[in-house]
Amino acid sequence: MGQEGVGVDLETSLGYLLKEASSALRAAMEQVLRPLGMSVTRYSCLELLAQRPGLSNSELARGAFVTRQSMNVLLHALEREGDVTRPVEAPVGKVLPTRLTPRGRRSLEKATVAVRSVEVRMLAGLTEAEQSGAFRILQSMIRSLRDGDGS
Amino acid sequence: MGQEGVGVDLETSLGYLLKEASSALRAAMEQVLRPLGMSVTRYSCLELLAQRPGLSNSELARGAFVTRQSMNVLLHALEREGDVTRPVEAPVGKVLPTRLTPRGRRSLEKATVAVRSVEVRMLAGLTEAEQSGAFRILQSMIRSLRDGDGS
DNA sequence: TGACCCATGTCAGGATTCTGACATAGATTG
DNA sequence: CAATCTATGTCAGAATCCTGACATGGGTCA
Repeated sequence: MGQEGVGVDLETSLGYLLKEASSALRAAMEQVLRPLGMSVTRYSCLELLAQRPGLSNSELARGAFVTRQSMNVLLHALEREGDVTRPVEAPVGKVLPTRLTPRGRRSLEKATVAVRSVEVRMLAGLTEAEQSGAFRILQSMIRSLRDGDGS
Repeated sequence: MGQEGVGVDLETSLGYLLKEASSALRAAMEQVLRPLGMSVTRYSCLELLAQRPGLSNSELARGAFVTRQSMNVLLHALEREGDVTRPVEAPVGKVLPTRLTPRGRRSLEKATVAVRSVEVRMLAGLTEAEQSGAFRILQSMIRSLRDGDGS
């Protein structure tokens, strides 16, 4: 294996470490979600809807970090399986507010405990102060990155 | 806009914040890399090779967080464009060590300054202590997540 | 009121990535 | 030494995602 211990600049890059952590988190989530027949994006969508009922397709897409098109096909699948409901026509404008069904709420509950366990494991070696510190630091990074993107 | 300020649990989730930061970082990198005709994965591959010459296809794939197959097609493109070289046959085993050409090194330099500026911007509002704190925290998260993955 | 601009939902096409599988090389273990 | 295990490179197919585009609804502002 190429595990030479040569000190490398990538190992000191916070950006690389951020991607590494995010990748590890996603892998861990996929692992615990797979036995439940659920993907990360599907879980994210359900969780979003549980906390903010009536979200639109576009809002769900932004919240789950996918495109509107991808979220659209997912919503159709969720609707077909009876996890969510959408009005046949928009009550106002073109926005179709989506809501969880009792069935969707149940499948979400099982997934939530699985994901919660992953998050607990991730925060295992961290003190309370470190967790709130990480919180502020990540928020600062996000704000700084979004500032200069010409939006 | 659905920007209701309703306090939501997702906003308090470190996992969600992690994904948000990683997504913002990737978007910022794509934005500064696009004018140079370079993608994030391509930059990652070149940067990896600059710091660890002779890396194999599989090692590059792991380092850039893609599959071996994706890295393989990227390497073929990089070789065709003259940014990297690979021996026609493996000197030992099946591993084909990859190396940067002078041309590849030049295109990497331009990309590096662009990416460096993004990282600087990301760390703008953070003190030195906060940066090293983030470093330790992220490493702890990665370690904790990798521990219980049945590898 | 009408023109303009932004956001939404949706469609089609293409590009990218992943999943699954195979044969082979090297290390490991008995 | 032989068998097993792990890792590599590669192939083919499928699934996923994105880019580009369109028509429509709503808000803004003259």
